[in-house]
Amino acid sequence: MPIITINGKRFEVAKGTRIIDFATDQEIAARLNGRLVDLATVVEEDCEVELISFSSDEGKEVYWHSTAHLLAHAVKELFPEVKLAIGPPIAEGFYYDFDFKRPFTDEDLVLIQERMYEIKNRNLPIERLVMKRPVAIELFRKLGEIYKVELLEEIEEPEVTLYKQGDFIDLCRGPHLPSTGKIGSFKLLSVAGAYWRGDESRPMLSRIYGISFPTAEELDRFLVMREEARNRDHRVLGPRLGIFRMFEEAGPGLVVWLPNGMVIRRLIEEYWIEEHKKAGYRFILSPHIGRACLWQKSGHLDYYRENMFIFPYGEEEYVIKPMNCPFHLLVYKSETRSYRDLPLRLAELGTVYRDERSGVLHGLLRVKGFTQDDAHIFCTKEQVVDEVTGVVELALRFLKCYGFERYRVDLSVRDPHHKERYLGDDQIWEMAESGLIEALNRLDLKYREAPGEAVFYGPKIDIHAYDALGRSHQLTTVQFDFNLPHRFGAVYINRAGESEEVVMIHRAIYGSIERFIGILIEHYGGDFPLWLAPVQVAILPVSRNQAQYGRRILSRLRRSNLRVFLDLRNERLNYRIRDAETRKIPYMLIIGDREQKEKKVSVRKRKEGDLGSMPIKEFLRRIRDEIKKKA
RNA sequence: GCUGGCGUAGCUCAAUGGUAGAGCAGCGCAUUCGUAAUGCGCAGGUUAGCGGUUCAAGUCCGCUCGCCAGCUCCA
Repeated sequence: MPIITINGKRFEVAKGTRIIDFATDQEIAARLNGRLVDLATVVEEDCEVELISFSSDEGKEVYWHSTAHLLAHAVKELFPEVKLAIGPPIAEGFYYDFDFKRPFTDEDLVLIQERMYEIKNRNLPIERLVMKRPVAIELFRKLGEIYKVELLEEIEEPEVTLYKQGDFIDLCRGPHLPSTGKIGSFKLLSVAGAYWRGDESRPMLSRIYGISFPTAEELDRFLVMREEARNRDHRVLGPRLGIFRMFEEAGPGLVVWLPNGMVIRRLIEEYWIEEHKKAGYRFILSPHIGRACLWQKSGHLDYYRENMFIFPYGEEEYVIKPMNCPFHLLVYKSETRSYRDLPLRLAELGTVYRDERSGVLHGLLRVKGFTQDDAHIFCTKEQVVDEVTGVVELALRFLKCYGFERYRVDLSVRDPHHKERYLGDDQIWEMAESGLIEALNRLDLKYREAPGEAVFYGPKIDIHAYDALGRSHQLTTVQFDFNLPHRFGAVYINRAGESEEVVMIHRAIYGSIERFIGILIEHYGGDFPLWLAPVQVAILPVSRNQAQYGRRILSRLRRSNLRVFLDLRNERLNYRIRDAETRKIPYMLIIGDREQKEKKVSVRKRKEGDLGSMPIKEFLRRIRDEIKKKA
């Protein structure tokens, strides 16, 4: 009799026992000897089984995948002429792509969702079928499912698996839930176009997105979170808080910074400059335009002409710079460099312009003009690990300061099957990749290796930060560049007096200031910490009688270098409190006769309320401390 | 760039093909107020732009611009 070890406990079972006999209601799939399988799987021999529930990532995948099938099932019942493409789980939920003669409308979504609940309630068993590949091809051909046939024709295994629930059948690796009734609460969220297999030249399909959870409460919580994300949208908050605006008249993808935004931007840049000074960087500033031949030399013109702003100038062409690097190389090359000069760290808050395809623009997160917090480190091979370590350390210090508690590190290396697509020989790639890895190890950082994600001119480390809502944003990037030093002939004189090609590391911490502030607005939900808040304190006299006292406090705080607003408007106190609150001002000082008499201020904190009254000195101490801690 | 959706006052939103309207914000007046919206009044519009259909277009059609959800792209 087979011995089955379930979640570490051993059982002796009769042949033909199914895993589901050991599962509770929460469990939806299993890992059998390391492989994900259906609960209906029959145990034939000794094995190790781990039961999987929705709470794990794998569980969610299975759950959402089954919901995607339920969606396709409902669509097929309502619109039999629809052809099925693919329907995988994604990071949050699932989608299914359909080929339909017209796009789906919101009304369709309502109908489809209703039908999904109906099918769920039929509680159809979800069955796994194993079939010879040609048999499956024949089956789908008969069904008219041309996309499935195309997929099948590319599969190499002789046998394929299909999943069937009622009359609905789909090509699928699985596993799935045991029956449609196991799917709890779900909601279809949106429709959008998507190319078949992500290829612009292939047909455009209709994609329906959805999400599902075991319970209605979890679904509600998800929808509330989605609503919260919507409330934090930097494209709404930015203009409302006077941070930035974009104008149709000014052109798409171009940002105009408003006074409040400039306060934030300056502080972020000043902090960046301070930290970089401490880390041994030197600063330069390069022009916004330059001769096209410079970009010809760098290779950018050949690769990215479509995305560059180019204009004629006399007999030649000029470009608006899309990158700072060529200028930095000119600076590097402007003197004969000795190994004693290295590492040379040249930093620049360089504003660049790229002509992005119209459909990709998105608030501050993707714009046509932006400022990179750029730097290029020129060093020797021996210095690589130290330099990379320094950059990553610096980056993590910044992340922490802005309250990004969680982050993910990606190491992007060559696609091992297509080494010919990359510039530079194996030796230099190995030096660079091992340098990056050694730096990460030195910092004891876990990382995810991403083969094929490297840029053609070198490997890189990317740091993705998770914001307050758990969404990830790529910020820091550390890239090797084997292309530019070579093209520009950037060398140094080594100890032996020979000229040697310098190693160039390109890096940005924030990435782009625009994008970073967009992320910050959403991360903080507009509630910028005191050190960044455009207005830090609002002084609210209860009535006109305290106007004089208010002015005295105003000048006192201003002298302490605080950003203060004295609200003498002819409005009730409640109105002005509400106004300061919606403008996200961190502190309100409410002053009435009592405070005036006692030479105190009554302190109210944003979102927290009344903190009671205290002498101004005490208040000042308190907020100076808070500013210093950048809390 | 592609697919689909959208575009009315600074903002949020109304208006069967038949006189463009409300709340908030703004301005004025009254009120001088103790921890999230005081009352009254005034002003605010080439309905994104251009063209067409119609006796009549915010509404129907076409083109352009912009925005949104995705896809593709992101040095």
